[in-house]
Amino acid sequence: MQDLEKILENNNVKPTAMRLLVLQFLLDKKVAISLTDVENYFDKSDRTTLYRTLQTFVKSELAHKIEDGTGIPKYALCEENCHCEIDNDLHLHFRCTNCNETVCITDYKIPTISLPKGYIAEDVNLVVKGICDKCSHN
Amino acid sequence: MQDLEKILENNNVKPTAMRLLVLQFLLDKKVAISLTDVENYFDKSDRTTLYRTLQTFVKSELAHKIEDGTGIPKYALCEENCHCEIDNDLHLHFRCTNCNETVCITDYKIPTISLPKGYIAEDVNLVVKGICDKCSHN
DNA sequence: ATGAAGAATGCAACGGAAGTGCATTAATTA
DNA sequence: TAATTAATGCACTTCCGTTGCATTCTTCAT
Repeated sequence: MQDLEKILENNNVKPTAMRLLVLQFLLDKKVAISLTDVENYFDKSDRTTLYRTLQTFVKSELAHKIEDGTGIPKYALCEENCHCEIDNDLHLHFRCTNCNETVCITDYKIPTISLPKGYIAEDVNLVVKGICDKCSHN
Repeated sequence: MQDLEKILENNNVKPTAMRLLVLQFLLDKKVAISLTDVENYFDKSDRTTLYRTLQTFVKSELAHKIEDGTGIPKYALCEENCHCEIDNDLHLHFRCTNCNETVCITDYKIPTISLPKGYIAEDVNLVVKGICDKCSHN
């Protein structure tokens, strides 16, 4: 549990109460989380604080922001030693159209993308939509 | 110019004035277009009509809808004989962080994605962010 | 040709979510 | 302990997508 504090401090984020709670929440939930998800979970807290907490996590490379095609940004904790670098850390995201959850498929890295001349890639975002493991078994 | 009517009719869309104009606009613009883009261009027309026009185009497989990571849906005309099918028609999209334009890179198809057991892919969305051809030359 | 049915359009309003400014509170440090 | 900085909470704005409903236009059968 004090691990949480260390995680934050390792990323130069001051461990406030709210940040610890949000971090815990992200750790528990195995899926990518929207601001609204967090807001609903922490009933008493202010949306703006949560909003900025997530921003802080992303900026300090503790979490990454996911655009899963819904238009609603989702957040998930980075893997160990992740710097969200192209060619190294980019994995794909899977959004289930049944349960509507988005998960990181970290075991499957994104293949190298070839681009026409003149195009410079800085970030790659790959979202697969379909039926997830859980839902395909029911 | 009457070609436009044929395009619509081939896709079972009645060629109304507004639809012809929007189709023309999509043809002219080489980049993916948001609802707001269309709205700004056709100053006199109603947002809802344009909204529904785009929906109609997507439903009739005349255009495809693009989530480019901005959260704002974009639209672009499909290629000839496109049915937006996985494995056949899916191409990648490139969003330039400089000019903020999103283009279809139709020449580069999306490589086959391998997924963990139990996951069923229905749609794949690949967005590369970076500097586009135009902007990298300046 | 005319009236009825259906499709397209236009207007107004709603709702969700991101984002910002500013005052307040908490924490840090000199 | 005072002063500076960071974090939080509240109110408000803005932006878009979306929907409901009334109105106009089109089509088609009588």
